[in-house]
Amino acid sequence: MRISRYFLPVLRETPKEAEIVSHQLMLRTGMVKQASAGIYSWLPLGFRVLKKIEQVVREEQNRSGAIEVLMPTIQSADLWRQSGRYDDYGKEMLRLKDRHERDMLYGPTNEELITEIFRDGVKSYKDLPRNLYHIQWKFRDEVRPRFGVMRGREFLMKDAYSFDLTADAARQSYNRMFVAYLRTFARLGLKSIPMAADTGPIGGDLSHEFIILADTGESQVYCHADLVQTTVPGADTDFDADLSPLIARFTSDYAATDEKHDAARFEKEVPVDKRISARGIEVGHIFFFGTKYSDPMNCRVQGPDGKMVAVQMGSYGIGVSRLAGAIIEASHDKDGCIWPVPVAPFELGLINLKAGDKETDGACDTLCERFANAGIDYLYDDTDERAGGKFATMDLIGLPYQVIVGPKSLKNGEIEIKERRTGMRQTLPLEGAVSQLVGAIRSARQLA
RNA sequence: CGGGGCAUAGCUCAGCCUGGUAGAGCACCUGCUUUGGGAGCAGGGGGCCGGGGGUUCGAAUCCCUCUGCCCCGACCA
Repeated sequence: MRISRYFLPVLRETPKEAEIVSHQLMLRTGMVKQASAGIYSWLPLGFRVLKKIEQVVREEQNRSGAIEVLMPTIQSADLWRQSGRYDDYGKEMLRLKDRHERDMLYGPTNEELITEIFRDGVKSYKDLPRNLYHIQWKFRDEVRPRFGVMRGREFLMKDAYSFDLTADAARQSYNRMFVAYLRTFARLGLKSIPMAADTGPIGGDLSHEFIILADTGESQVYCHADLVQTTVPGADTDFDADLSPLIARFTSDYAATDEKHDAARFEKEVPVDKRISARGIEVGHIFFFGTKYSDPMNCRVQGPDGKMVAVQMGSYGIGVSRLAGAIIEASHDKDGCIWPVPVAPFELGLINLKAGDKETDGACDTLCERFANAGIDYLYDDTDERAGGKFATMDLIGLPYQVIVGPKSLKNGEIEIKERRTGMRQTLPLEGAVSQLVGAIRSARQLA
């Protein structure tokens, strides 16, 4: 993609409404534009990031055996009356009326809808277990939206729902999602830490928040330092095997958010030099809730013994749009974003320092062709802006690699490559640079 | 939902107190000079000064009202 033909409205100054760095950078790089409080348009650069995150999430859901569906954003109030939540949910739920004066709502979540779908589609224990997920926009009318897409009112969320015959079987479904989450966040370039979360009326140990550490995180978290280093399960993980030993590696050490924090236990269980007390961002939440919805909504299957039994359910959320902000929080510097390859809007940026010059134009055209043939997503700055501005813009939008083509080094048949994360630069012959970059990008895609 | 603040060009802001019909920097357009880390000069385009009402000969400015947005606190992927 050529910048001269792209839509990239970068801002040199930081809009005053943005408080935290991810919000500032998302506005400055032209990733998003606020439409109204907590509601954003996703501009080309941001849209690419969002789609890449979504795709990683999708791939890991599929790998774990979950099945994708798509439920609507608008739901009927009647459905929510069946579960009893219509009156409970409060003002966070955006309520609407259609032309027939029927009560509708913009879905803040989908337990009711999925339960209805599953109930009407499945009658036998032989159809269990199943896990259905979708990636869809939700709306929660937060009293006070803030931090850009990190806590918007409209947000893109992956939510999965598992259905099992027994609570024991549900634990295995839960564990599958647990592993899928670890892998998803790792692939996004994040170190996520599962932390014990409130299980509500069900009780038990089956609820975890997945937290990533970031200075500007919203919640205070505490955990054992070893958890940050624990190796994430590989792509070859057998999701039909018993995953509990694997899970135990992540749940045996202390980890808790502020609400669940037990200072005495923390100090007793974690050696002083292993105690992490930091800020964190919640990017995922998994939860087992048994028959909370299947009971009132009569979602039952016939068991082997011929008896009807309410299915055991769990739900599993990932804040997809929030992740765009969270990744920036976890990966940026004073000059701008630093995108990990798997979610970068483009995998590399090509800078023509002297657009209009035969030599540099020609070299850049050659490079574009090489990158296109290699299947690399590149953004080519072919504008006649000054060098300083191009460097600043490229650093700001934070593509993982930069290729700099200027008349000076090109005289020797060389170009410069720069790794955004480290700032490391190398001057190389053109073809050598191409093969090195293609290799680096391809291997970075495979991460985890 | 309580408390506070703001609303003037795409962005950052001045002007408002003390009314006289709109400004700067950046961005944008034209030309020249520049050209390896956000250049310089000259010229130019762009604003129902958030909406409505009022006071006044005259309102960005004073008064009333509505709306939007931001920040602090209580709640959330």
